[in-house]
This record gives sequence, C-alpha cells and structure tokens, in this order.
Amino acid sequence: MRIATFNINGVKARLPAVTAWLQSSAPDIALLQEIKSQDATFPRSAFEDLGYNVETHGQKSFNGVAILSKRPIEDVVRGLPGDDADEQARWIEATVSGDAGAVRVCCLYLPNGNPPLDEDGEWSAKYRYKLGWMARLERRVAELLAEETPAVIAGDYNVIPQMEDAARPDDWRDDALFMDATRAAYRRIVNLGLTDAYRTLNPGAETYSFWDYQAGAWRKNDGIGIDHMLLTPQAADLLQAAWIEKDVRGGEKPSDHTPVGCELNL
DNA sequence: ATGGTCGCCGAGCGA
Repeated sequence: MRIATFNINGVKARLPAVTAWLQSSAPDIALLQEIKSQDATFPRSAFEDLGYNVETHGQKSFNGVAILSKRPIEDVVRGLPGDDADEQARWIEATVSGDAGAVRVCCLYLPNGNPPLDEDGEWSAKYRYKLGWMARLERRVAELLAEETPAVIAGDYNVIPQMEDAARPDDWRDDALFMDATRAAYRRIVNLGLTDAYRTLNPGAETYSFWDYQAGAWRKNDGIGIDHMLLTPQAADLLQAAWIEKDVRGGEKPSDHTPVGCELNL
C-alpha cells in the first residue's frame, strides 16, 4: 500500500496539478493539507472520478485537510483532541484496510507559528498556539502508540527538525519552524517511538519538501524539509520504501510543497 | 533588491 502526503496550497487552484499527480503517482492513500476549502465546496467528484473515496475536514479560506483513498475509509475522526475551542481544521484521521491488515492514517497541518515573538520579545499568540498544538499532538501520538497497531502520522509539520533539513539553516535560526522550542517539541513526539519513513530508508539524502514561491527559492534549491511521515513501530515493521517526489514542485502551476510518500507491506 | 510570490476572495491576511 502506497501512502503519500502533499500540502497542495488550495484545492481549487491546484486541481489540475493534483489530479495529474494522482494519475501518474497513483498512491493508494493521499493525505492532503491546506485544501483551503469548506467541505460542501470541496471538488470531491474530481477525485471520485479517479477512483478515490474522499473524506474532508475543511474550513473557509484557510487550513483544511483531506484523506483520499482507493479503499474504503472507515472510523473517520475530525479535529485534534484536547481543545474544544480550537476551530482550525488541521487534523483528520481514519482507518484503511489493505490485503494484509489495517492502517490508521493521520493527516495533519501543524500551525506555522510565525512570527514567533511579539514586539516585547515574548512568544506570540501564534507561536504559543503552535506549541500548544504540538503538546496535544504528543498526547494523541502516545495514545496511538499504546494501541500497538500500524499507524502513519503524516503531513506538513511546519518543523525543520535538523540543520541538514535546510539549504540555508542560518536563514531559519529565529523562525518558528526551526526555533529550539519547536525542534524540542518535535523530538519529544518522535522520541515517543516513531520512525521517520524517508530519513530511515534514505540516510543522508536531501529531505527538502518545500520551496518558497519567492526569491527564486526553487531555482536555487533553497528548500526545507517540513513534510514528514512518522510511523508507529508496527507500521515501521511494514515499511518497504519511501520517497520525495521532487519533480512535482517543478510542474505547471505547482504547490510550494511536493509530495512525500512511503510504501507499507499491506 | 529592506522587496520578492502565491491563494484565499474580493481587503488584507496567512504562509
């Protein structure tokens, strides 16, 4: 079973690029972030026509996540637990069964958090929301690990985990994607017992998955690796391959992200 | 180059 994650930066503007990618790459499951669409106006038939079942968790204008799957999507949960007042659509999870068993797929769009500091040098509300969201994610991951079943927690983490995940790490030193507190919160989550699918199977390889539209970042390969696929041990035991589809970023009217994928023996 | 580029929607914010 091939599973991919892709921050598409707006489903309406990206419909040609995303459907072309689905037809060429043909993942069994696609986890989409930043659909920037409400559920009622999501162009679901465009994906159903390609053989995908569709589950969305959208909101107007911003954020929004979706799961596309060629196999039935079961037990859908929308929203990250832990804050009933949180109205931002950044989390959807569901179960998909393959020939050899089921996998829980969790699709996340972690808050960006910039700018991280207020004028007084204190953490901004946006940055505190990011860290609070990560603390809630840590609790949900702990629950998933306690199930001792295959799960994939994937998406746009808006975290640059390590220096080598940025072409120009000095440019990101004071950015919410790379600050010490951000990376420490990310490490706490991974260190609960998750495996980074791509890094594990491609040690030392370039991890970039995002190139800004501005300042010729793509042309200069000024990228960062912020889209990650993290696996529970039971999913990691099934891991066959992992990849980054870098060429998609160079396509017609592209997203500023590119898909990251893995294959599980399911 | 103290800007630059997108997407959302129809002004300015978010990234």
